[in-house]
Amino acid sequence: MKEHGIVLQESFLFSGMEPEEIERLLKCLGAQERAYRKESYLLHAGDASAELGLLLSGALLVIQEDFWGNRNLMARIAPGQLFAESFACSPGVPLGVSVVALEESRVLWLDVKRILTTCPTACASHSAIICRLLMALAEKNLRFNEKLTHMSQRTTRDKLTSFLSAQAQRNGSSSFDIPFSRQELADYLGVERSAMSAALGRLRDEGVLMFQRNHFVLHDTSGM
Amino acid sequence: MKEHGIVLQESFLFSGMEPEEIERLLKCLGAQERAYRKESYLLHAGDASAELGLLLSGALLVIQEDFWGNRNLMARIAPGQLFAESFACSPGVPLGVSVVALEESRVLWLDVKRILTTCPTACASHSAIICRLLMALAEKNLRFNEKLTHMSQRTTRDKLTSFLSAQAQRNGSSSFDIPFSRQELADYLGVERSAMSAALGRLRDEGVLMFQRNHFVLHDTSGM
DNA sequence: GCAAGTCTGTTGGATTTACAACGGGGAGTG
DNA sequence: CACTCCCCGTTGTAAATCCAACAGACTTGC
Repeated sequence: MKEHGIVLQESFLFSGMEPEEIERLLKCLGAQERAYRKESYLLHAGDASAELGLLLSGALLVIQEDFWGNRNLMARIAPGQLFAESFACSPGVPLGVSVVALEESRVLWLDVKRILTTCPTACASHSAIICRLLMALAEKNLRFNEKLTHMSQRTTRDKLTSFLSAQAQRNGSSSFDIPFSRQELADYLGVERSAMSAALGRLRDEGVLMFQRNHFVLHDTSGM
Repeated sequence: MKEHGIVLQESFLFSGMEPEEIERLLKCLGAQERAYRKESYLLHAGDASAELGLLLSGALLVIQEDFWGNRNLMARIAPGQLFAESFACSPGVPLGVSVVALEESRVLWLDVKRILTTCPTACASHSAIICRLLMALAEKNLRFNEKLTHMSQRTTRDKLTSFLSAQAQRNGSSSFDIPFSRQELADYLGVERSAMSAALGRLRDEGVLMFQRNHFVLHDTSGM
């Protein structure tokens, strides 16, 4: 319980806090540090966990196994990131995913109940943690919601226009850069790269938009 | 500020609280009640709102408009339900959706900052609200995550097995009922109803599962 | 019993996508 | 310049999806 200072200071949950403050908070929250060997399971699907994890070192995989045993990679966790937070904050809901150590890893476990039952007056930064946790959940929510919006579109073409439209709104301009390569964008939208490229070409030919590599310009076609 | 007692008592955020307790909390939180005419906008996309809404009466639509003006229905809000909570809890993020009154409606607005900065000792139920808000976000997160898992599958067949597998795990049995009609399930998975029906028939013919209307039985094919 | 309506499974043709493979254009290297 | 590597666009074929239409099973109301 000594050397995780840098990771925690850079993590979203504790960012901007002094090391002593963090140390005091961890005691107040009853945080537990545990080490895991490579390949070992941290959480099994079906368990009920009221603790959320913060990875201190190593790397984790969040995976999902269906009824027939097919594995599905959900996320890769890097140091400083949270995992299993949605399940920990939903009392009684059993885990729908498993978490495995990709390398030898150290994890800080935080009990959600102890986070939420504030030591009334003592901790000023305790309520900051609650606020951060809320923000983390809300932002994840927004990201999921946005992705769902695009993926709900039936055709590749509509998924593209939905995504590009959102990017334009985010940048406040019809001219903008996207943060994905073609392959990454295809994976994000759940379509095939070459088919997506073809759909992009068709949109360009029809005058709906222009693009060069990662720079896009949307054309207003409302008055036409 | 008198007659919303029943709606609030049955809402997730305030459930199980006494009317007097709720009344006191609303004052403590600086809750504002406002009325809206049919068709009027409660929130516009692009605004930055730090308040979340709780519908007291009427009905609302959460919609999304893309760059070319195409409307997309995101959700329909019934009395007692929250809306715009993810945006309110993500400071600085502008709204990606608009909210319109489908009927004449009354809304209770709650400032997230005042929810999070607990009046230190006074309110015991104040921290209960924080806890509920966290749970609401976490559960929505789980629902989104589950839907994304299914929708990320490329083919209709894989979307179906992903969904049915999750239902079986939830019920703890390979024999279970689903809460959707065929059309609703198709909409949920983002596919076409008849194509989905055909895929279901094929899965049955191949011995992967059995079904009658809304009752399904999955077959273990691992040892075959 | 009969009629109307709803839900579901099935089928055929038009459309779209997935998949594999290829070629061109940059960036970087020697 | 030659060479390699990586990213992107294009193309052709096989496969899957969408769409419309229809038929059977079931429910509901008269």
